[in-house]
Parts: sequence; structure tokens; C-alpha cells
Amino acid sequence: MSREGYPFEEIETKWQRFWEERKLFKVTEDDGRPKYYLLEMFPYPSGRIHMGHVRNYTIGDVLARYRMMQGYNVLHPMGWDAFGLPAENAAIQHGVHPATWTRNNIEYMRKQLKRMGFSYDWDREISTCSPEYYRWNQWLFLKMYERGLAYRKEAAANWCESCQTVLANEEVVNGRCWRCDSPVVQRSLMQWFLRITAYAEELLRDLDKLEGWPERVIIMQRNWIGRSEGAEIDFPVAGSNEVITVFTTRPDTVYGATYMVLAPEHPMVKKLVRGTDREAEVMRFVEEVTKRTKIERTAEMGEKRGIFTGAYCINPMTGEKIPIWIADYVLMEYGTGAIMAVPAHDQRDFEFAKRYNLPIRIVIQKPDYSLDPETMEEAYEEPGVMVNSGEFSGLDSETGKQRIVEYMESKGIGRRSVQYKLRDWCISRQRYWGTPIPIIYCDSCGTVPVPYEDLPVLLPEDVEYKGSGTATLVSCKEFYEVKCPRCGRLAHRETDTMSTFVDSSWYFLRYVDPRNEEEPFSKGTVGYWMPVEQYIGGIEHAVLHLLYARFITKVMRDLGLIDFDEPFTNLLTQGMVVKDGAKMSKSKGNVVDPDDMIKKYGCDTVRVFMMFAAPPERDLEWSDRGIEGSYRFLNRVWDLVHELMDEIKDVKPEYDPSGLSKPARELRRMVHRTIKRVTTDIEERMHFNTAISAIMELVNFMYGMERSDEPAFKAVLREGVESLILLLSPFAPHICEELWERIGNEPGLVRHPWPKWDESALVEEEMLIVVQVNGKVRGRVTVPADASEEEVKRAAMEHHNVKRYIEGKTPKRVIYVPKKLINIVV
RNA sequence: GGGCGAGUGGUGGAACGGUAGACACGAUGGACUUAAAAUCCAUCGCCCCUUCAAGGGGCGUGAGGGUUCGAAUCCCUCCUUGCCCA
Repeated sequence: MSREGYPFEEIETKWQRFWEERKLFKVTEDDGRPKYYLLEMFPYPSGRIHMGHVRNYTIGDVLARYRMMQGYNVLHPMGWDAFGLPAENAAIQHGVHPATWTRNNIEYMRKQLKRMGFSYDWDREISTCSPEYYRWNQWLFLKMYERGLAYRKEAAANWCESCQTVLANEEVVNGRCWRCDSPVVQRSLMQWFLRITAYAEELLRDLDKLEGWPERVIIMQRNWIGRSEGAEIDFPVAGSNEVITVFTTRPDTVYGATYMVLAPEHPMVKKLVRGTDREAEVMRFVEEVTKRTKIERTAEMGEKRGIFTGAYCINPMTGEKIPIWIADYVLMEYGTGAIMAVPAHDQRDFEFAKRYNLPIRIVIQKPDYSLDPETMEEAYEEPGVMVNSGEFSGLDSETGKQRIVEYMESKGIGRRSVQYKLRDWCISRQRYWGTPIPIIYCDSCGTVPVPYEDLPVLLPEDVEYKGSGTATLVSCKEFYEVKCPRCGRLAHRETDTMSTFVDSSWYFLRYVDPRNEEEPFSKGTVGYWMPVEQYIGGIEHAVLHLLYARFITKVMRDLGLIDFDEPFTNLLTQGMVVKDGAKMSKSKGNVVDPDDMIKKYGCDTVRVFMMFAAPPERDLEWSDRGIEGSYRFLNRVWDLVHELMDEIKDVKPEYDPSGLSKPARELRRMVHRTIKRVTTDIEERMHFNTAISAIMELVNFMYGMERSDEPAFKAVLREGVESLILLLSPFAPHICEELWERIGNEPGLVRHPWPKWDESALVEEEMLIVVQVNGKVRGRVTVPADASEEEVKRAAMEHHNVKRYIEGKTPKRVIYVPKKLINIVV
């Protein structure tokens, strides 16, 4: 008989309509069941969903449906990270308004997600570009401004002269603008920052609470925060009252500081060279360095370049006059922007000293005292014994660190200090398509926050896009020109908008109360739903998004809005979907469009393949053959249930387990074993690929099983078919609803309890014992399940092949692993 | 340069100190068919011995060492590769 496979299209449409009409995924907090908040990272509405989304959201959907069947009140929302740069690019390239472009994309992508059958409560959908959402960004910004957590300062930004715009780091490719390929320069602008550094210590310490997070994400965040303990030391500038403070993690090496290095941007640089004959040369160097990127400047293999300022400072411990240099490898952003250079014990200082013939002095010796400045080829950075260090000579360097800092503190020339690599978070974007920063600049009143009652500051949509965000907003009079809220005189608005990371740093809180017009969310509601039990997304957000979300959560807590410290209890970072070993991309021409696959095989097949091809945290290799296999599997399920239909049609899955025939017992064992495997694979390891294999094995078994005529067999069979459908339903919900209905049950599977296994059904009547001799497998014996160790041993010794290896020898030792293996050592 | 992963058949992957390769893809052979598709059955890590058949042996999880009765799994060194940071 020729056939095309089961009618997936009809079935999938039918059940998607059924779920939507019954509002099966709508949840409220007044529910007796325990709550479970399941969240996937919301998408940027780029136009169409891609396989990465499909994978992310399928993982989420399987877990959501599984939890629903486990009896949880599952909050499973979806929304749109809808502000951002690509919308502006679309405006430039296709002349379409960013808002139109974004909203059209959302319309289309929402349809695509619905076509995948995901169990979202669509009534909670949010879009960050809607004023109802972004007004709370502005509200939060004002709250932070009040508390000194939002502030404005001058900072360097990547600037493209030809596009007249600021670029994000990702938009700078090899030092050039990604769009026009002209060189990118650093330009100093006044920008808004959020004071995340005020939470550095807590963000670091609370990483210990995140037991449900992958270790590598925690390590990445820890490195990003980059705490280091050390000291600040004051170096007086020779012949002036100025003092330059350096930060070092190695105060024990201070006697070896033979020169000082300032970052080119250090404010002292200008003062030191002003009016000297070195001024022109030094300033030329500074200008040249600032054009280069941070990565180029600090790459360790790169040549370190510098210039002498002509000025000197005094090493406060030795009283020595040491030269002050400027070098590209010292950054203003880290520490104090100035270092004491100890070439003998810091590799970068060492290389710099070699290049410019600066003195190298050993102050830490190896235990064998073998270091010699004349012969050393690299810095010695390990601990050791202090030498050439005045009264501290002879101490081990770890003790010396403490002693020197204590000494400096007592003399007031230095102090203990902790530095973080973490910088304050720059949220200013010179863009149009983002949340307006609610600030007004008045010539007489200065920087004035927009009063809360004037929120939201609406982003004007009736504008002509000018090619740069700032230009667009400045030219929009109705937006730009405003009365000062304090004095009423003409003032103007801030034209920078917020980074979209602000939007995404709290959206999970808005989902719990998405239509609240009085506040970002009500405290009671957020208390019921938060924290998120399971968060799922790509590893690429390991640092920025996940750190910002943690930060804002802590800020909200300190504002009294919530009472918990961490937003996400468990985090799953899924791997990429790749094809031919590479990430799918247009330029490589290896993109697989989900729409095509759904059309060809249906979404159930796509879902099953996504979950079967690899465990979630690994990369998934797309395979056209593989998806056919998944389709074949669903057809086998479809056919199997139809074949068994007559036998189970009016049967109840009820029977007395004690009097079953052998075929019934075996079927029952297989069914219950599958329930156990699928349940533990989902629950304990989230290994959906092995869960699906277990279901496949059950299907294979049922195709080849031994039958029996007794009525109880039919009841066991009914139980088997029902279990099969229930276990498969989180993965392939549509076909399962259909089969469930066809065997005469009430549809709406997420409301049906997840099957439970009966441990007594798993008990084997016989067990297969592997027999090893000296650790090598020499045979297998089958013994009754209740056989004692002695009986197993006897059976093993009698095995014909085993005998050959133990003949004439006496066993020295016998290791018995119950129910599995026996190892005879001779 | 540092940190963290990963390396298993022709392929995706199983195996959380106890039978390596579950499940699937693919391939080969067969059944069905006028034929094909679909479906079903059988075989498939590599090498070898024995046999009518049934059997049996050696090697094998990137390389090399170690711990253990027993290692893909734990430890050390190295190689390759990916990600993050510099």
C-alpha cells in the first residue's frame, strides 16, 4: 500500500486551535498547585525564527508540558526583545520605519511560534518597544538616578567618522566599521552609566548560591568581575606636590619598581609634559595609541610601546628617583591607570624594560637563589624569598605582602585595596530605536530628571530616520525641545537611548504582571511566581545579560520591590545548531529554514528531531537524514496505535498484576521500565535524547512482542499504549492528543497526570551476570533473580568457556557486583 | 599566554568505576512489487582462528604513563579542537 505518512498538518492545526480555544496554557496565581516558572530567553524580532530558536523553545516546551503533567502551575511566557540596531539598519537599507519593521516581524514570528505548538500563555506577551513596557525602564532609571546608581560621565566610544555614529564593540571589525569599512576612532562622549560596581562584591559572593547553574557560566562571571586584592601606593612626583597613586597586586615587589608607567589617557600625563620639550612627541604618541583598540593594545604577544615623559617620581620605599613612562599596555580603566613597573617579576614590565633598556632589579628570589638579572629571560612571577628589600629582606613574599602594606598604612603612603575588573555599565546608545533616557538638560537648572508623573517619555514614531539616532531625535522638535520641569524655561531632552540590555535585565519580572499600569509589577504577584525555576538560553549570554539581570534583581530588592537575591534558580545553556560543522549563516549557505521543515514533516517531527539529535547543552548537528528518521518514528507510533486499536478500544487499563501470563508480565515490565527511564532522564538530567530512545525501544518492543489471549493482557496493552502516548506527548504533543482521542480518551494531555511506574513491575525473574576472569569478559550466565552470591559463583565457575581460564588455578579473589557482574581473579 | 569544555564505529550519539558502541542515521543483502517508493526482515567497530553449524581469540573510546580485581569514566604528561578572558 502506498502512503504518505500520517496527516500531520490537519492534526497539528486541529490541536493548536483546541489549546488556544480552551486557553489551556493560561495561568493565574490563585491556584492550589505548586508554581513553576519556566522561562526561555526571549527573541530579538529579526524577521523569522531560526533553528536556534526552535531548539531553545522546544527544550522549554518539553519541560513546561512535563511540569504541567506533573501537576505544577506552570508560568511559561513569551515576548519580544524588540528595540535594537537591526531595525535602524532596515530603515537605512529598505526605507521602512523601524517600528513598522519590528512590528511586522513580531507578527510573523508569533505565527511561527504558534505553528510550533509551544505552550505559552500568550495573554502575557510583552514587547519591549511598547511604551507600556519601556516606561518602567525609565521609572527604574529614575529610581537608580535618585540613589546615585545612575550617573553621567565622559567615556570613550567607538566612533565612525563616515557614518557619524557610535558603534558597539561587536560592530567594529578589525578596527573598521562593519558597514562602511572606514577606520573606527575612539571618541570621548558624555554617557550614562549604571553603577554595577557597587554590587561587585555581592554579585561575586552570591555566585556560590547558584547551585543550579553550569559551572562554566559561574567561572566566566567570576573572571568577568575579576576581583583582585592588593594595595594602592602613593608615589610623589619629583619636584612637585603631585602624587601618583598606583594599584598593584604585588606590594611585596615594591623595592623592585624601577620605573612607573601611566596609561596614555591618565590625567597626569598632560600636566607632566606641559611646556616641556617632550610635550609634542608625547602627545603625538598618546593620540596614536588611543586610536587603537584595547585588544590590540594589551595583546601579550604584541610589542609593547611607550615613551618617556621626562618626569620622575620617588619610590616611597627606596627614596629612589624613577622615570615616569607612558605605555600602551596600561589601561586607564583598570586600577588607577598607573602602575609601578617591576620588570623582574612581571612579564609585561620585563618585556618593556628589555625593549627600552630600563633597569631590572630582583627583589624576590627562587628558593635556590638562582635568579640573575643579567641572564634571566623572563620575569619570575612566583612567590619566593624577598631580597634587596631593606628591612623586609629574608621574608617569604606572601608574608612580606602583608607586612609591607601594614608598614605603608602606618606611614600613610599606601593602603590595602581591592580592585575589580568589572566596569560600570554604560547604557547610553546614540540610537533612535530604544528607550529614551528620561533626563532633561536645562541651561539654568542643569541635569533634571523627568518627573515620574510625566512618564513615559514617548519615543516619537512620527519621524524621518536621519541615518543616526541622535540626529533623528535632535531634529524632532516635539521631542527635543521641552520645558524644564523645574524652571519652565526652554530646555532639551537627552537624545541617547538605553542599551537593550536594560530592557532584558528585568523582563522576567514583568511577565508575572504584564498589564499593570500602576507599577512595574505588584509585589504579591512577583512573590508568588519568582524566582524562575528554570531559565534556558544560549551560552553567549553567560556574562552580559545574565550578570545585568542579577544586578538589576539586587537593585530591585534594595528598592524594596522584591525579597529575593537571585532571579534564576536553574540555568540551562543550550548548544548551537550547526550544519556541516559550522554555525548556520547566510554567507555559508547552510541555513535550514524551520518553515520548510514544518511544511515537509510537521512540527512534531521537527521537535522530536531537535530533542533526539543531541543532549541540550551540546552543539546539534543538523541532518536532513536524521529528521526523516524522526518522521519515520512518529509514523511507526501512529501505525502501532492504529494496529492495536481494535484490541484496546473498549478496554480499561485495570488488571490484577499478580496473575499475569508471561507475555503480559514482560510487556508490563517494559512499559514501566520505559516510564522510569523517561521520567528520570527528563527530571534528573534533562537528557531528552535518551528519553526518546527509551520510547523508541518501547515501540520496537511492542511491534515484536509476544501476545496472549487473556483479558488481562489487553488491559496491560491498554496501559502500555496510554503510557506510550503520555510519555511522548511533551515532545510531540499534537500527534499524541490525536491518538489519545482516537483510543477513546478525553484530550488535553497537559491536564492528564504524568504516568508513574510501579517498582515491583520492574523486578526481573532472571538476571544476566557477566563473568570476567582477571577483568576480561569470558562468559555470561543467566540465573534466577533471587540467586545468592554463592549460587552465582557456582554457575559462573561452571560456564564452559570460563572453565578454560580457571582450570588448574585457584581463585585468589572473587569480586561480585550484585545483579551485574562477577570477576574471578586467578 | 591564562581559564574552562570536548575528543568513542562510516555519521549523530549511548554508557555518571562494572558487558564499550543503547537508540538513530547510513550501508549491504533479502522479502513484498510488473517496477519503484514506502514498509518489513537480516547483517555491519577492526583483525584473526575454528566450523556443516554452534563457537572462540586479539586489538579498540586522541597519544603515552599511572591508580584499580576492573578505566571511555579517576590522576599525571602531551596532542588536537571549541568557547571565554587577556
